[in-house]
Amino acid sequence: MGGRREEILEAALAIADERGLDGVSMRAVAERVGVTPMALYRHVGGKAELLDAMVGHLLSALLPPDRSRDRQEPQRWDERLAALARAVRAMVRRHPWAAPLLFSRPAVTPDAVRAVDVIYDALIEAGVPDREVPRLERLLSTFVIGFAASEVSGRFTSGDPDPRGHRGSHPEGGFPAHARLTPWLRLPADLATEFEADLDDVLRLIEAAAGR
Amino acid sequence: MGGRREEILEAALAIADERGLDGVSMRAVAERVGVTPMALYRHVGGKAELLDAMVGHLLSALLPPDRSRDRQEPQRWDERLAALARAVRAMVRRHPWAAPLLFSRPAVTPDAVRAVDVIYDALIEAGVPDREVPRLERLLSTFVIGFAASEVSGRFTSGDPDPRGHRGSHPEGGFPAHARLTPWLRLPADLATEFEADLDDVLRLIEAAAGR
DNA sequence: ACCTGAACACCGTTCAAGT
DNA sequence: ACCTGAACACCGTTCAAGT
Repeated sequence: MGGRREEILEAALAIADERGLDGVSMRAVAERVGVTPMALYRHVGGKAELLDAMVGHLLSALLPPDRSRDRQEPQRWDERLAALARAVRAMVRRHPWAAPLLFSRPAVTPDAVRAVDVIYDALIEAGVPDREVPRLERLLSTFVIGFAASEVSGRFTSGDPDPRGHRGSHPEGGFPAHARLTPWLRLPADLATEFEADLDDVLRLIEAAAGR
Repeated sequence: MGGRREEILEAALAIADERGLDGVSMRAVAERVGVTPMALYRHVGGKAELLDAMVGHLLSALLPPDRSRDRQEPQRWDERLAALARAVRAMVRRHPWAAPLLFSRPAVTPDAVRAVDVIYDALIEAGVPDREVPRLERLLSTFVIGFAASEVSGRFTSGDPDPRGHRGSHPEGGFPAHARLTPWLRLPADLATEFEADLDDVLRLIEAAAGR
């Protein structure tokens, strides 16, 4: 059905995956579709709307289809939250351009609200007081998106190897805690393990909030 | 002292505060300094370096000057971490354009490393095993920057009032947890309170990691 | 040493015009 | 209904030239 719009969206997603978010210009998308840039404006409102649609497309694949949900739903609340968190991280790793967009646009599309509803449901089952559920949903999602964004943007790859030339002078001089921790400062090659440990801690935090 | 470079940096910061990050173009900065765009390239390497310098400027004001640190340092570890977290949130609220930059650039400048060192020091004092300190620093900073970024970018202002036209059909239909939580879905006007509650939870998480 | 003019290869978007 | 051409008001950056 509205084939043209889907075609535009596919082109934009392909360009973002290949060349990053900066590569997604109306002109580049138009060229890939085989049309002049102005022709796009019949089908998408403008660039902002196109970016929204791109995020929406990713979010729609985040959860299993509605049908299979209430049928099985086998896991405990914490396993359901962990699974969703891992899915978000995997999505951002596959499509790093999505990270900044996830932070800037509120979750108003049906798919986004559906994901939030899954989290609410798990938090309720965990025993979190209704009053506290929205806050803990925001805490959890902030952490998960923040971790994934940091990972793909390179914020975690600072450590001390210092890729930029921040001319030596002090290897650790003036930073006593860094000096003491030198054996542990190398960034773990396996951020998946760190993500799991963090997730575990945050799920315990939720458990603590439930038993209060 | 390289007056010209400082002048350029001041101009860029002023424009960012007034018109947002998109307003910061080499051409706009040059015009404010009273020079042609190409003259800037003598003093800053390019736009990326200018953006780095802008973040660096904010970070340099985040901590009290080095002198006063080891003299007093009156508070407990958790109060020190909370104070730093509040300072980051206040900084991002005052300069919302900094939020995306904080996520994309690693903390390699001396000021950034100094802030990380303060966190390391507090975590050590809390009793966190050395091995776990860097992970928990990343967990804490990810949450703090993520919260501030979400707040200023409007990610938290989704709730349900739905500012965009996502044509009704279901007020809560199909979202059972949302339905149950309706009384609690309105976004708290006071995000400071939510930030404090989150911070409290995360500091307890650290305490738990310390006693393991 | 510091700055300028002109140019290159781009942007998003509007508007009148075509079929 | 859908698309195009030309234009407007922008970008970052390079390069040769000026003082």
